[in-house]
Amino acid sequence: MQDAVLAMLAKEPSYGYHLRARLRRALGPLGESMNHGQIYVTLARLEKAGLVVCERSDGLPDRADRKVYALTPAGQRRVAAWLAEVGRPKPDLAEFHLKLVAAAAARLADPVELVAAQRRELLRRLREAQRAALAEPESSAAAVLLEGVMLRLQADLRWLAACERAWSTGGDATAGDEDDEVEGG
Amino acid sequence: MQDAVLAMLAKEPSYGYHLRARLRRALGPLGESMNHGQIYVTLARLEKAGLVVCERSDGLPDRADRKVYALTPAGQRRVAAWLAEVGRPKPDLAEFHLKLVAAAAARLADPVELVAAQRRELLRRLREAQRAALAEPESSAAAVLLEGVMLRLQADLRWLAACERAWSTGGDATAGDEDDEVEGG
DNA sequence: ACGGGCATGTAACTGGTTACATGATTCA
DNA sequence: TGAATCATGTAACCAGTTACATGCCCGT
Repeated sequence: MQDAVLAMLAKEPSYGYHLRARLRRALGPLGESMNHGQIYVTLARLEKAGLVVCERSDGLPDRADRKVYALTPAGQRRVAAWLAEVGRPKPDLAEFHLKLVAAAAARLADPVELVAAQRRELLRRLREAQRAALAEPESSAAAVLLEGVMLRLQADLRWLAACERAWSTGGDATAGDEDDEVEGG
Repeated sequence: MQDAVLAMLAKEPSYGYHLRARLRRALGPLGESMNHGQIYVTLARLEKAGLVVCERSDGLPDRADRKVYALTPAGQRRVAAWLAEVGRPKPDLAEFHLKLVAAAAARLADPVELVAAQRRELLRRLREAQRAALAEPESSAAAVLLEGVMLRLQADLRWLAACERAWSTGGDATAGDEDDEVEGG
């Protein structure tokens, strides 16, 4: 979030509402969930950290009380560093995976049923993304992002098939979760 | 995290160190990054929330000072709810996508170069995951998880190709990020 | 007069991260 | 004796979320 705001400010000094709007547009339908207050919290924290400064609506006193922020040299350095670093996407698979492990271990739920429910959800989302992609202009930023979302969903669906294979055959995949080594202390 | 710990406890009452070990094993190589103190923070918070209770190492007074936790009825309900709900994986693509948008808008970096760097990283990770998968027992939980990681990485690589197509041709994808509508206020 | 979009914030909460800090057991 | 592993925690911090709260301007 903070990096994203800083990067938006790298284009030009701007104010909170505008930054939020730009972010939302850049994210397309995925930006819906953004909270409106967040941007101001973020800007305040960035200012406290010395990465941005606020220069009150200079040059345009007619449309008052919009606080224009600009990057400090430190902020510019931070943006450059952010762009240079290659991000490590943390796998969200882990959550569903842990559900399977836990459900199998505690015999609380049928893994196959969990997989089926997850598949229904992924398919639902896939349709949703496809529909959303049609509403976006061809090869706009948002459309490209949605294509990524769809590719991921398809990958997850393939993974679900692998999960089903591994978990339906008598719980093969529980091997390695057992306490053989730890129990004794 | 909290849900994962609760779900582990659904199998049987246990203590922090053991829970942490089980989680790490369930996650395989992805569990490396888990902080050691985290589990205790989590357990304390769960206890404060009334989802678990601590029963001091009953039955085994020889091996002392291990605090055994068990689910409360409320905790059991929470686990059931967690298993029943279908999780919404938030797309991590957004971060890289925002980098592209910002880099193009501010002309700070070449989008094509960003894509190339990201591709190198994804390929590196893919090799890493393949190597790690070989070290895991066939169709163990960790191996299945790693397969999911690999499928995602491959999907992301395909997405990068789409990004390249969209961003290399004179910045087609910047359409929709411009301020046509907002500027006037 | 009122509703909706523009524009800004704050307080409280939640949850993960980091770093610090301790002590018992076991084996060489 | 000293190192490794087992085992537990705490304080401080950081960042995102929620809900609350305000006020201007514009068109009907």
